[in-house]
Amino acid sequence: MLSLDFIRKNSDLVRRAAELKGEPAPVDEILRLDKLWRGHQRNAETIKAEQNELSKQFAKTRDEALKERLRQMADTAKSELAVAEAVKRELDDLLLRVPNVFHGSVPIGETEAENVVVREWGSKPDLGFAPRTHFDLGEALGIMDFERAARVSGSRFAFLIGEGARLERALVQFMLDVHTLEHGYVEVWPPMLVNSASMVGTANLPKFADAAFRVEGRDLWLIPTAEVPVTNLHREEILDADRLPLKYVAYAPSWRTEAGAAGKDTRGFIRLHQFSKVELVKVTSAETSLDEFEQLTRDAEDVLQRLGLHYQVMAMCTGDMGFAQYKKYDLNAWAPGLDRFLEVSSCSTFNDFQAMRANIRYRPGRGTPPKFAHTINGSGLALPRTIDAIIETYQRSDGMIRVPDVLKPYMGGVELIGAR
RNA sequence: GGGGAGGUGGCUGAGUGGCCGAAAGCACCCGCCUGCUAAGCGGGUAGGGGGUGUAAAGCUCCCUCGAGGGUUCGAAUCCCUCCCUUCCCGCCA
Repeated sequence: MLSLDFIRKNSDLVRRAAELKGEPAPVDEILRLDKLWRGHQRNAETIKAEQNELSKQFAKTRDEALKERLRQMADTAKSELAVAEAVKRELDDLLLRVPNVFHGSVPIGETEAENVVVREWGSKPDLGFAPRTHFDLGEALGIMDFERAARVSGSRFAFLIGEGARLERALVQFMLDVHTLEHGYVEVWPPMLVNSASMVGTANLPKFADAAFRVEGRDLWLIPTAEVPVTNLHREEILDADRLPLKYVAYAPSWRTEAGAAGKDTRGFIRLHQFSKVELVKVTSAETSLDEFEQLTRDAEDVLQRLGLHYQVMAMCTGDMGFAQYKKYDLNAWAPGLDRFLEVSSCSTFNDFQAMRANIRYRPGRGTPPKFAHTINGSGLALPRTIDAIIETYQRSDGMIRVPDVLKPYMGGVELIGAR
């Protein structure tokens, strides 16, 4: 969230940022409630101060008339405070609904058409034959099964079977190894159900309740991404500055309702209610967050390069970047069979927007007051679409799939999927 | 699931109605002292918010001892509810 103080001092900036993001921002209502709250707060405090003073007197004098007066003061203070608190609750709720501002380098635009490709790696492979889609190949090879998944669970679920399941496990292992052994991230195995406070911390609540699955009768949500538990790992903490940046990598399934995605990507292993993801999360100081964000993006790209997948890095424009993000890149991998790019990673930096919600702070130096940390995350990478890109890029004209070199050590001797 | 114990500052931990936002120790910071190190001596160090400062500093007030409610002129301290931790028993991958 943005601090009340920041909104007071930069109301025009906040209004303008929200407009460019295409998000509503109740700035005027916030400023109105702020005045109201402070008025009542002040009244309550003034009475309280006097009451505290007189109460000390009473302890000595035991004067009955004073006692009666104190009783009345306590009542007045209490009711005044109750009003202040009610207004403050309303105010806090609105604050959670104000979108983040964005960095000066973010392209201004309304739709994805105005996103900007900042770099590309590799090129579209020429397979020498008409490439088939991953679902066509996957079903033919018996490594993907959507029909049975629909019977077992419903639409937007999938089975991976045999070498398909093995490929997924190999990718997870490979990615975790790259990030822990070579990029310096600490591996985390997080809870996959989280409470509402954590969902608020990462800004998945209150605005995006529809996007997540909730456990009936409990204050628990299936994580829409490992970002939620891992970013909240240090909620309500004050961290030592010399421990920063914290770098975590977590493998976890992600669950999403895909509300509002009706009709989109209904075919194939692309948009599912459950999918695996290896997630990168950093907690940094304010000074280093932009550099750390760029590096995290490079760390995710490294995985694509090692897999030999053609991809582009897309800077999201204001209208497409989202409520909480301060700056965001998507990594899109080329899928020859689908003849389009697939979003396999989304890397974002949030400034202190999430840290304020989750109350994650650090102390810049001895004896200095704590500051809110900056949080960053990105997929490194999301599994299904990476699998799609691999299958479609490494397919042979006979319908079998070569295993990328870097995955061979993880595939238990399988070098060609479908050969067995 | 049943029963016991407990949740206090960066950490350990004392505190059962006002003298307590809180003893003591550890850690850390500043200064003194010793030719260096260690030791020693003195001082400092919770968070949030309101008001006043252009801002920082400062000053001042309010709130916070797991969370919420209650009793009381006054609550870390008494009462109720909830959450969490831990131990014993039961169950279980």
